[in-house]
Amino acid sequence: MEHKLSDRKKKVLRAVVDEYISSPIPVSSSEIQEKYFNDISSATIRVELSALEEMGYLVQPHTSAGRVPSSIAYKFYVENFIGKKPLKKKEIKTIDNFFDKKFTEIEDIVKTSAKVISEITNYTSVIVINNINNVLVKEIKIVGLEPNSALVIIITDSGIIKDNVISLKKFTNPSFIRDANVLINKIFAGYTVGELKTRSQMIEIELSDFRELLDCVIEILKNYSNKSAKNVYVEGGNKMLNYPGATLEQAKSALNVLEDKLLLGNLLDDKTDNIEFSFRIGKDETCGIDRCAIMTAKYTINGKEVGQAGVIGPERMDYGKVMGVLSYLSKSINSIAACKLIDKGEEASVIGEEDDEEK
Amino acid sequence: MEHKLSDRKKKVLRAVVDEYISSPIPVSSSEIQEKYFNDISSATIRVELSALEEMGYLVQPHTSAGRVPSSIAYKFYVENFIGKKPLKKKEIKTIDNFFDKKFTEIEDIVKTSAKVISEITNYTSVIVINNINNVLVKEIKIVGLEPNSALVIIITDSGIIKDNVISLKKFTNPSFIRDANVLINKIFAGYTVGELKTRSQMIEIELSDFRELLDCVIEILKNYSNKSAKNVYVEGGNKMLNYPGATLEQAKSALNVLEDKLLLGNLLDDKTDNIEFSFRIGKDETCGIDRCAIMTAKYTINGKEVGQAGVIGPERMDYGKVMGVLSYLSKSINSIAACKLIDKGEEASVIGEEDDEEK
DNA sequence: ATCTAGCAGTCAAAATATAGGAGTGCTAAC
DNA sequence: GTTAGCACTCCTATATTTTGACTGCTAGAT
Repeated sequence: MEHKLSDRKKKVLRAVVDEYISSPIPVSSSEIQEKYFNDISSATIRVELSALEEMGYLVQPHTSAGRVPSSIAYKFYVENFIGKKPLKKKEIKTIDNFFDKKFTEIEDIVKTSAKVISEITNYTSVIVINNINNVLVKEIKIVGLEPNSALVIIITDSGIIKDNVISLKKFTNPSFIRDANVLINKIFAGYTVGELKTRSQMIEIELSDFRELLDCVIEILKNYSNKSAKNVYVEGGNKMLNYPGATLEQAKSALNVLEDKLLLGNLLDDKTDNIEFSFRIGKDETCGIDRCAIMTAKYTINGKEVGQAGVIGPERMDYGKVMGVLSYLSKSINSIAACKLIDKGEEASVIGEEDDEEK
Repeated sequence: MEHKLSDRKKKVLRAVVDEYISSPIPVSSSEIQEKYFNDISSATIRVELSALEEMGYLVQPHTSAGRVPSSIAYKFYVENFIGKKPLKKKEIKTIDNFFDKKFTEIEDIVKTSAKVISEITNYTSVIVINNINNVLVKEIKIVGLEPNSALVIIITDSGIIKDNVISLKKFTNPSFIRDANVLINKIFAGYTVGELKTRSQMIEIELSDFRELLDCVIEILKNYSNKSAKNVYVEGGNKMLNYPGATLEQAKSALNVLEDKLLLGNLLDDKTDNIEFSFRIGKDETCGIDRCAIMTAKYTINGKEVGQAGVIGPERMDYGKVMGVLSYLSKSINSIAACKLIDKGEEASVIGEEDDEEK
């Protein structure tokens, strides 16, 4: 597959993909000739098309039909022709509106982001949070509720975790709670979640009074750092139904994949480091959904990689726009994190900047 | 439409619906004759079918086809022939498994319930929480977080509300928080949410220091008692795709209705008091989804009506099973509420008991 | 060499035709 | 009131034809 494409072949290939993306019917030689070339005839283009088909970039649904791009063609197309498309004013406004509120939890930001992505692109969005291990625990608060239960609030440098009600055998009276707060913070505050998981083994204090509570907190921290279904957010799954040409059967199976959060998480989790955008397509080993493309971007908050956001759409999606949205959002998230979540003046890290390439 | 149906007509009607539910193809006179009657001939049944069609209970897709039940027929069928079908052992076990954990929030219970209903019935489930007004506020805790923000935890007699981070201009130092807790509880504890909404107007204390905080808490309470999208939970929306005979177009529009939480909430909210199960069907003014039936039940915790749970399925759904599940769940919820949420020994109220009627 | 006009050949999709059969409604007899 | 019997309707499935959009090829032009 390591053919070098001539410039004209590239132009023809791009034309086919562009055409097919703008309307999903097989593209004919004459159509390309009319819209993209005025120096050569359709017959010549037919020769090129033939060659491109030979090389595996194009497919013919049947002998007397036009050409349709293969997965390889989409891949080539994205890698060679597509850059971030700048967002429209209106879209930027929409995004900014979504983020114009206070966020206290990472979860909140992530959910909102997923919504925004789906809204703007009109595709399904998926976000995975990972690497909770690097999150710094600033403070832990224990609040007594009922006589035997307490709420554990963990304040980190990237948000607040407040979803943990624990129940203890010990009676949670005010003085117990007070002491517990002091103790717990002495032990936990100032470390990252990752450190605490190992640190927890070392804690062998014979303060058996607090042992139970301690175990609960450690358990909570462990839970949060595990990769699990909890850390995958999907939005706009129904948008999958809009792909033209999809049958009900396909739609159903696609939606089922979306239900399986764990699998989805793995789909997004790209092994190849240091790329801004990752891109999978079709029914190869990595992408579970037929005739779909996944485009993902890595997200960082305060320079820490916190997860990936991705869009699942039909192969013939508006790649430029998707890239644009993912990129813009990455900036938004950083600035929110910088201003509203945390009171540090640190420069927020933004994923690599690239120029738009639009003809 | 106020015809009185003869016993034989009833039997025929029931036969048609039963047949059509078990497999959705128009039912013919001979089919009924073979399976349900051995005393009369198909010709006689044809006469009855004709009459039932005349009365609006049956519809003929075309001249030379069998009969299909109309919405009216389903209504009659449910109201006259169907009672709770007892659940299978396995199903009961599934339900009990779902509920075999600790719940601290109503929201948790509701989400789990929605999951269970959808799982067991294989239809879409919707639950609406209402009447938060009657909930008793037992205690309110303010926890300082960052210098200018605090978490408001409201402990009620039906669970804990802990999703409110507020931000204040005032610096939230420990002594402020301490005083605030005392004051807030003096004002709020022991009242129901409904009372507090009116009561809030009366509070005119010149403790301007706490005024801001007070307003926040009142705002939170108001928010929670408003009927809003937040209080509608949908589970298993994709199950709608399984209805045989649905087109992709229909599926899409159905899923769109499910997205509109507010509309859904209104759909479930039945005005007619004092009925155990409510039932809507078809595309009349109340039910937004074509060819679908909605069956709902009212739920109570500690004798207070807390909301409705419902199932949205095709007209030809297994009504008996749905009733059975809704009814069993109502009991489960009560016992959970009684044992785990609250430490009262009060007898949990259960919605009316009715005998199964199964031939 | 490279391009291109023109034409024969292909094949899906749309349109049309035909046959088959399930089911009803009616009638006349029981 | 029932029912057997038959004519009639009209959906469904299948086969057949027509159409037209493309391509691939070839032979001549550039």
